[in-house]
Amino acid sequence: MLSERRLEVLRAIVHDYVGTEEPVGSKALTERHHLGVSPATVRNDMAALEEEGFIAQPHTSAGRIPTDKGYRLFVDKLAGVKPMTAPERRAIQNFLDGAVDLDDVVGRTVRLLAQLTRQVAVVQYPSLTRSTVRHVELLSLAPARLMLVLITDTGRVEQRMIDCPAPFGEMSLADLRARLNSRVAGRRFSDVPQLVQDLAESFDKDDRGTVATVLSTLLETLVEETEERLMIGGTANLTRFGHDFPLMIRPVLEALEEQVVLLKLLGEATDSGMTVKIGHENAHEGLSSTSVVSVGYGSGSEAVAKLGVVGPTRMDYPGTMGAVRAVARYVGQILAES
Amino acid sequence: MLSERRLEVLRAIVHDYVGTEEPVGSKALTERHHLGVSPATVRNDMAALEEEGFIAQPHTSAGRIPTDKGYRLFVDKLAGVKPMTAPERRAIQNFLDGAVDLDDVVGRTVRLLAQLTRQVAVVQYPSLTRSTVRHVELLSLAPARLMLVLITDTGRVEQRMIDCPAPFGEMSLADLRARLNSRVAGRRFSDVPQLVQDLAESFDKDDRGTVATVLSTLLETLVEETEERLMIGGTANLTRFGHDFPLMIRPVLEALEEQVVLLKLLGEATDSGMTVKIGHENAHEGLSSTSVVSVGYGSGSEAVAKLGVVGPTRMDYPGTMGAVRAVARYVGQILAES
DNA sequence: GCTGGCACTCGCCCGGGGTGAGTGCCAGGG
DNA sequence: CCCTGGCACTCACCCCGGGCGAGTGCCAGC
Repeated sequence: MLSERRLEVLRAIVHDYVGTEEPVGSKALTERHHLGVSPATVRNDMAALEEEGFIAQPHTSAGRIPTDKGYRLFVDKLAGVKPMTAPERRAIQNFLDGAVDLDDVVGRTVRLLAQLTRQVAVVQYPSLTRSTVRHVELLSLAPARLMLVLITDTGRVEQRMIDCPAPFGEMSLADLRARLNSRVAGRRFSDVPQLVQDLAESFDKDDRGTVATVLSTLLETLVEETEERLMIGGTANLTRFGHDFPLMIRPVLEALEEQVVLLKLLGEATDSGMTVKIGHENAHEGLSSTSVVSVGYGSGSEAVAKLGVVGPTRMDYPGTMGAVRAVARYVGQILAES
Repeated sequence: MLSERRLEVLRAIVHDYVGTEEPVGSKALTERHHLGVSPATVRNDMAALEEEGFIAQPHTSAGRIPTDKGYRLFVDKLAGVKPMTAPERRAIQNFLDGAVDLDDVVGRTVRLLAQLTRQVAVVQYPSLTRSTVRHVELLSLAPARLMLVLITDTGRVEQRMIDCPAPFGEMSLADLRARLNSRVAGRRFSDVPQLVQDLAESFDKDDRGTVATVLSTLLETLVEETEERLMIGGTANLTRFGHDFPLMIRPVLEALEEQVVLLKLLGEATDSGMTVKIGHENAHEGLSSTSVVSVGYGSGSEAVAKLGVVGPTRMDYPGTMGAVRAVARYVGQILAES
C-alpha cells in the first residue's frame, strides 16, 4: 500500500495538473504545497507512483501527469465532493424555478450544468418506463383517424397518430378512453402492457379492430420511447479542451451527436449515487480521453432519468461532482412540484 | 465592368480555393483551367480583381484568396445551383420517408443535411403562426387543473398546464372544448386571438374566470412559441473548418448554442427562394467567417419554416445550395403527406 | 492587349546551438 | 531506514540564419 504522503503527492499532482494543464515537477510541487519534505523525496515518491501506474511522464525529462488509474484513485480515495456554496445553490434554484414546462426544465438544466461545470452537459428526459401514467387521451381528428396522447407524472407528453381500420363512434371512443384511463392512470408504464392485455375483448365486434390498433400503438409508443430522448449543451466548452484539440475534439463531437452512444453512456451509470467514468473506462472509443460524471435524478426517491457532464479527464472532479449532484437534486425537486 | 475573362478567373480562383484551401497562384490557375491565356495575363487580371476588392493575398508573395465580396459575386453571377443527381434524390427521399413523427422528420432532416453538405445543419420546426389549428384539447387532470393541448396541421403538438382559479365541471369543460374548437379549428394561428376574444362572456359567471385563464394561456402559448424551436446537427463537421480553427470554431459553437441567434439568422432569410449570407454579411459577430445558406420549406405552396446550413465562407456554394434546396423540397412533400 | 523574361519578396522548412526544467542516482546525516 | 542536498544528464523548447521556391510586379517586345 502507498504511504499517506505518497497519496498526498498524488493528490497534489492531480490538483496542480488540473489547474495548469502542464506536467508538474517535484520542485514546483514542494513550493505550492507544504508537504514538509524536499523535492528529492518527492521525486522518490513520484518514481514509486509511476511504478504503480498512477502517473506518467510525457517525455523523459518532463514533469508527471496523472494516468486514468491515477485519477481513479484520486476520485475514489482522495477527493470528496465539493459542496456548492449557498449563493450557488440559490442561483441554481432561481434559475430552475422559472421553467414553464418540461422542455424548459430540461433546457435550463442543460444550460445550467454547462455553465457551472464549464463542460458539456447531457440531460436525459424523464424515462417513460419508470414514470407513471397520469392520463391517456384519445382525440378524434377524422372519422377513422385518432390521436393518442400520453401524459406522464413528470409532465412529459407523447403523441401518436392512429389510422383506424374502421370509423369509430364518439360513444365508443369515450368508452374506450374511460376504460383505458381507469386501468392505467396512476400505474407505472412498465405495468401497462399486462393491464390492457384483454381490453379489446370487452368491446363490440365492430370496434375490436380499432381498439386493438389503439392498444398496439400505445404499447409501441412505450417501447419506442424507452430509447429515451436527451438534450445536450455547452459544446462550446470543448474548445477549452486542450492545446492539441483538433484531433481530440472531433471524435467527441461525433460521439455527442450519436444519441445512442450518450444513452448507453448514461445507462452504464449506476442507478443511485454518482458515477464517474474516467478515460478508457468509457466504452466508446471517441471518449477515451474524456471523463463522464453522471447521476440519476427523480421527482421522488427513485431516479427517473440521468444527467451528467462530459469533460476532459483532466477536470476538477470534486467541483464537477458537486455541481452535478446539486443540479440533480434541484431538478428532482422541480419535477416533484409540477 | 469586369471583362468576361476576369470573371472566369475569379470563378477559377473560387473553385480552386474551395478545393485546396490554399491561396491560388497564377501559374497553377492556367494549368488547371484552360483559360487560353498565359500566367502573366492572369496576373494582370488578378491585380484588377484585387483592386476591385474581390480577392486578396494573405501576404505579399502568396496566391490570392477570394474575399467575401468575391464570393458574393460568385454566387450572384457566376455559380448556378448544382442539382442533385438522381441517386442522391432517391436517397434523400428514402431517408426521409422512414420518419414516424414530426420530431423524427426534423431529426432526419438535420442529419441528412449535415451529411450531404458536410456542414452544420439547422432546421426550424414548422412555425405555429403560419400553421393552422387542427385541434385544441382540454384535459382535466385534477378538479382545478387542466392541460391544454394544441395540435397543428403540420403535426406539431404543444401542451401547457393550467391552474384554474375555481373547480371546473366536466360539462363546462366539454362545452368550452367544443366552442373553442368550432371557432379555431382549421384557422391560422395568427387569427386565433381575435377569434376567441369574446368567448369568455358567453359563459356562466362562475366559470368565466377559468375560461379567461384558459384563453390567456392559449394566447400565451401562441406568443411564446412564436419564438420557434429548432434542431441543429453536424457540429462535428466544424472540425473540418480549417487549420487555424481553435479560434475560429469557438464563437461558432457559441453562436450555435444560442437558439435566438440562429432563429434571427434564419429569420433574415427571404421568405421565398434561397438566401446566402456570406461572412460579414451575417449580423452575428461570431459567424463573420461563416456563410449561411437557408431556404424556406412548407407543406403547401407557402413556407412554414426555414432550414439551412452554416459552413466556412470557403464552401462549395453550388453543391451546398443544391443540397439545401433539394432537402427543403422533399421535407415539404413529407409534411404535406402527413 | 497578350506574352515571356526577370528581379524581387517573403513565408516556410530545416538544422544547430543554447537554455532550463526536471530527472535519477548517490553519498551523507538524522 | 528514510530523508536530504548535490550533481550530472537528458531532452523538449526556443531562437536564429540560410536556402528554397512559389508567386508577384514590372517591362519590353510582339
